Amino acid sequence: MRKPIQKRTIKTRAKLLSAAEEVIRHGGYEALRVEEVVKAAGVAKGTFFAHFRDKDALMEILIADKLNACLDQAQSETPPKTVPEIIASLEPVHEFMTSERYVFDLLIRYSGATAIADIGPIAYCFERYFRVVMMWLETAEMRKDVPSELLAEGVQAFAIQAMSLQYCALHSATTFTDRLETYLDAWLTPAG
Amino acid sequence: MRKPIQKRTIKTRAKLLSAAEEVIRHGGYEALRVEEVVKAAGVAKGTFFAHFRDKDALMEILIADKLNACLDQAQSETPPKTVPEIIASLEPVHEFMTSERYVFDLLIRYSGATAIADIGPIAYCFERYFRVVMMWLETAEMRKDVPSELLAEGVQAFAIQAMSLQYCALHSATTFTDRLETYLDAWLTPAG
DNA sequence: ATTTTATATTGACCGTGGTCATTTTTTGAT
DNA sequence: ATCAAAAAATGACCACGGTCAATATAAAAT
Repeated sequence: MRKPIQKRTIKTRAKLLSAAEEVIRHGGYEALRVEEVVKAAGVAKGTFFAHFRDKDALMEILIADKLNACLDQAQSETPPKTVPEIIASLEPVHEFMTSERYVFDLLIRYSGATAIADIGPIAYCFERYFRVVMMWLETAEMRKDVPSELLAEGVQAFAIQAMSLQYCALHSATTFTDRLETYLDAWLTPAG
Repeated sequence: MRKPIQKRTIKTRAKLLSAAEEVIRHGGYEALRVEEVVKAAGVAKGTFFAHFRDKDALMEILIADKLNACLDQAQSETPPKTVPEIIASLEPVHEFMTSERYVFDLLIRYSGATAIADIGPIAYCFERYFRVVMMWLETAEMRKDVPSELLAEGVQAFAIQAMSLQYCALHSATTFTDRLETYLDAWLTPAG
């Protein structure tokens, strides 16, 4: 069985990725053009699509990288125990997620896998987010009538809702943090 | 004083809309091509964009129409009182929302307004969904420690989460209805 | 070294959404 | 009826993501 991972291949891929990062550093994610990336990388357009299924696939990789860095940071600190602490710990994650409308939309679109056995890097990020929160909740003083797995899924749902409403003119009175705190208070520590 | 809404205008717009509906009836939403619509409507391409900001704007109108029809239906029946009844009443709405991946993505993308004072038909649908659920909750026996407004926002968040996870290979063990029921039981009637 | 085969790269080309200067039609004033 | 100004329709054109047959390069076999 031949396993020829040519050196050229990883080099070209690396060139494309770093070129894309550079392009994004200048104009943000939304403004990225494939033509610009391949020009900066010094390869032909077709080469790009030999390395990435489509433009979104590249975006997934780059955005998931950044998101994983945010999750690293969140995980490195001492586990939060209260709702405000949880929100504070997740702040860098949410901050990046809503840094650009384009980024948020893409995150949501790829938060679940497109097809079975085709789970992309962003879907893994969401899975990781879920697991990190679940671990926090297990050692925090939250309601115990439902499993912490379910609680963590709810935190994710509410965080997405709160981020979405940031973009919604009909609900722009409250800030993201206030809204999320209201949600999580009601979800994690309901007053019997 | 100038208010010349030419008859021609509404006629052309109507032609475009019904042509689009016809096209969708055949191939679904995702496969719709603007060229096909204008051909079927017997107008030039430029005319399309004189009537709709872009392709998404047309889609918003058509999808919001369908969604409003579903909401009409949900509202016409006797108000549900329990979690399973609420889920059952919303079933046609959720059914349509997830009828096509393309539709679901577009719904989410336009669920909030793109910009202040630029609230599209889909954003209004979400607002309506929220209000309908809130009214149901007010006369149902749910937790009373938080306002029903908040409860309704939560229902929306959980419904979206449950729909999203339908598309996610990492969480495809549970069905949509089961998952949503689990969510709403924990959200609406927490065991002190 | 030479040939063969697998893999990577290329760039002309296509599909489709969206633009805009030009032309056609409608409307209101005379 | 005639004309001027506003509104609507037109279609050639552009931008940009994505394809693919042809070509170039690397690795394996002789």
